[in-house]
Amino acid sequence: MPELPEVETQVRDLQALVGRKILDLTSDTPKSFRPDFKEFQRKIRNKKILAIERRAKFIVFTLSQNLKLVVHFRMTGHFLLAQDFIPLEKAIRHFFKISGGIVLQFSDIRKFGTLVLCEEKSHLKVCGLAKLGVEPLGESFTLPVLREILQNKKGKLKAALLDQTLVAGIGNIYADEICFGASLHPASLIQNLEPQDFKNLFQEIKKQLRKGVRNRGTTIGEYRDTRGRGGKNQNTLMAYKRHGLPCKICGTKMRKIKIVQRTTSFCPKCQK
DNA sequence: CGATTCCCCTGATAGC
DNA sequence: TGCTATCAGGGGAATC
Repeated sequence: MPELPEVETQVRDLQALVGRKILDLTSDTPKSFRPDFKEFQRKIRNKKILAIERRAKFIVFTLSQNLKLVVHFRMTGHFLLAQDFIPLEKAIRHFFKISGGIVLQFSDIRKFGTLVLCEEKSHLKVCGLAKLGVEPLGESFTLPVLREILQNKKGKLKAALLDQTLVAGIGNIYADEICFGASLHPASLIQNLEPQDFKNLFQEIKKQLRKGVRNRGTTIGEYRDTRGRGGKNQNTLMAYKRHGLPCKICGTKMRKIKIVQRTTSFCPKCQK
């Protein structure tokens, strides 16, 4: 599923659209839009794309006339850059006609993706962006900051990693990889973590996310880049979905548990 | 107010 | 083989 590295990869590719105009929009899944499709379509026509940025797992398009388009891929969404309206994949739900002969297609098998159009001055509130925590690949994310974020938190480590109001952009795949890399049991209670654990955790958050970006994302299910190509990070995974398989480090059979409703794979020997 | 549950949706997989 | 049941999951809303 698209997490920070996958969204980052898409955003980098989408820079080709900056300076162009959105001419029209068609969709067979109008439920994905806020406000309702008719209004969304009317408002977005003939708006120029001024900037495209990532915030956590959201993509924020800055448009002319003080508008923001905030996109979230949820489970199966991704954009594809095309020259025409012939669907590049089976589950193309929306087509954005862009100036210069570009058609931006939105693929989304499960239809969970959301596209919200709002005024620039209210977009943080409307889209829930204001509640997001620190950007883990940003300069302001440091070891002392991580300690401060977690110091008064209770509960399990992985639950905190998935909490978008603490550190923003980590999902199920990278959370499992970070716990494995830090040799920490995903169900570890935060209040029991040692100073060295925080250090390892901090380093792994940066390391795993950077590796994901470098590998242009993890493709296990549907994720593709804007040219329809998968990423390479799936070839490097040590933990995610590896329950039942031998640990790549020690050979112990990896286990599966649920944490905040998410399947969690870990090595009972390497992760204490 | 925090923690938990439900819900959205489709395709893959398990079970019979 | 072919059917049905179950599972997967991000985040917002509803509920406890």
